[in-house]
Amino acid sequence: MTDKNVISLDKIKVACRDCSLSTLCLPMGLRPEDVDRLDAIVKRNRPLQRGDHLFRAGESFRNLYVVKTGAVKTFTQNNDGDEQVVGFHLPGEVLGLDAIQDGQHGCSARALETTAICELPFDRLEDLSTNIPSLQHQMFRLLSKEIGQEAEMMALLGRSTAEERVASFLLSLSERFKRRGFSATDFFLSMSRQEIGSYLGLALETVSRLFTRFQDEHILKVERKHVQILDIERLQAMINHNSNCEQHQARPSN
Amino acid sequence: MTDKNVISLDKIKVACRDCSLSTLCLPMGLRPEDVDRLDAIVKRNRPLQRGDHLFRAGESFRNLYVVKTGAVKTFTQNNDGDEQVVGFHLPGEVLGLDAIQDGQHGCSARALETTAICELPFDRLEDLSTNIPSLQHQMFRLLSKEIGQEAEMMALLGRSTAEERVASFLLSLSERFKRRGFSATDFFLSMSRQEIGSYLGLALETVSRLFTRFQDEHILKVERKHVQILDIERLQAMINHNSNCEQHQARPSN
DNA sequence: CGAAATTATTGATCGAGATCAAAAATGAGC
DNA sequence: GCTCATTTTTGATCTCGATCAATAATTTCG
Repeated sequence: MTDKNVISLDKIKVACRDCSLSTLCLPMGLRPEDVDRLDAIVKRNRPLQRGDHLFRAGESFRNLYVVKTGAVKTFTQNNDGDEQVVGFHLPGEVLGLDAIQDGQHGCSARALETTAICELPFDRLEDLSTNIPSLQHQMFRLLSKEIGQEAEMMALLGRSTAEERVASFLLSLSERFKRRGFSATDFFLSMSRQEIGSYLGLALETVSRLFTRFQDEHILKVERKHVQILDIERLQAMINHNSNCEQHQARPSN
Repeated sequence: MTDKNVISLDKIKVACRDCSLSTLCLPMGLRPEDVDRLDAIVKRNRPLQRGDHLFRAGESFRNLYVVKTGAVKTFTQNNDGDEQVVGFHLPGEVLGLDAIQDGQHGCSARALETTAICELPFDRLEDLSTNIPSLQHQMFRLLSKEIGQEAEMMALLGRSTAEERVASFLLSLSERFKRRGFSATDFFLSMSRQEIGSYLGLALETVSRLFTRFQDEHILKVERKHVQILDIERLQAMINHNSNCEQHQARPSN
């Protein structure tokens, strides 16, 4: 019993060089000796439980965080007091990037399930980046990727229908799970309908209704948090040529 | 005549150390000698005319661009063929940050009016950043700021009403003009109602109607592209406590 | 300058999705 | 196990903003 615990703790504290996420995470593209230098500044604390805060909006910024296992949501508080989800973060994804700017977290982060985190003191990461050009490059890429993804999300929220948003959300999860070695078509949602709706700019009822409709249309099988994608092409078609696609006939739009 | 032209060209080619934008732009926080090293890699080409492309989606990424005078919009092409505006860029603001990731521009950029641009070869900027820690730091801050701003925009698009979006847009422009030494309450919009609508996820008619309504309510004076903010507090109030603000009573939301 | 094209305004109608409401399913605590 | 709280589903209704349509104001260009 005790032995098993030790083993599982060891598993959590696996070094970057042995981590299955190294191709998704910061070590990507680094030479082995540089990965070790990065590894030396990484702190690995005990896992968060569902609902635990990783950081809160307004707290001063010290670290970047990488999800190792589990899932995290980031959100801001509305002036009405209720929360607006701004992101879901899966293993290998980095949190806190928006806080570099003014040394203060602009959003809060909470674990959606039991979650292991790698903690990277940003000042040490900056020092290391000066000395390891490929790490600096990787940092730039990481930040740039976040910008590109957020711009895509803005486009989604600015234009798309509820159907497209939900399809897009499911496909995004599917791809991300796939890259992490999980099934692309059979997974569990760690967030509620409420949280999905908040993220997509929809009412939770709309999310629920679309899940039901996709199920009726044999695109999905949804049972509570368990989602199976039965027809991924149909989902992709929804986000590609939305509405009636008249051939290249530019319309006034939006 | 010829003399005047020479002078105006000189004005455009002002060095970073003499540029009025240096506190907004990359040189911010750099030592004078480092500003000069940065200056040495900046290219300053002839101004763009209204409608000229700075870059197009899909083109390979070589440079970051800083707006010096004028204004630029960035946009993606919808699958229907019509454009989705993803950003408006004023003097001192940097474009192309999303392209670092995969070496390819994810959106197109066009001048909204006659616009002068500083061009920064990214590979040289990266080299310089390795050698100038404060430049690396400034680059991280720049990228982080973009992430934070886009997250705010996502929140706006995900939750707000048309009224809040337009108010938010006007206040954003107002602040940005102010920081650049222009009037915060009296300015010209360089973009069309269509473009504003596309950016805010609204129909152009909705934007027009809200301008009219704000004018009727003596919050604005709008005459075509010329906007005067008469009651900035009312605009701020719109985005702060939207809807009826019951004291801290958390509601299901969205 | 006047004609054509573009952009903005204003009005009328419609619909996607929010909101309200209630029931059903699931999970948590005792 | 049972009770209470939370989450999800489903239905009914309403509203904000899209869309359609026409006019008006500007700009462009021969």
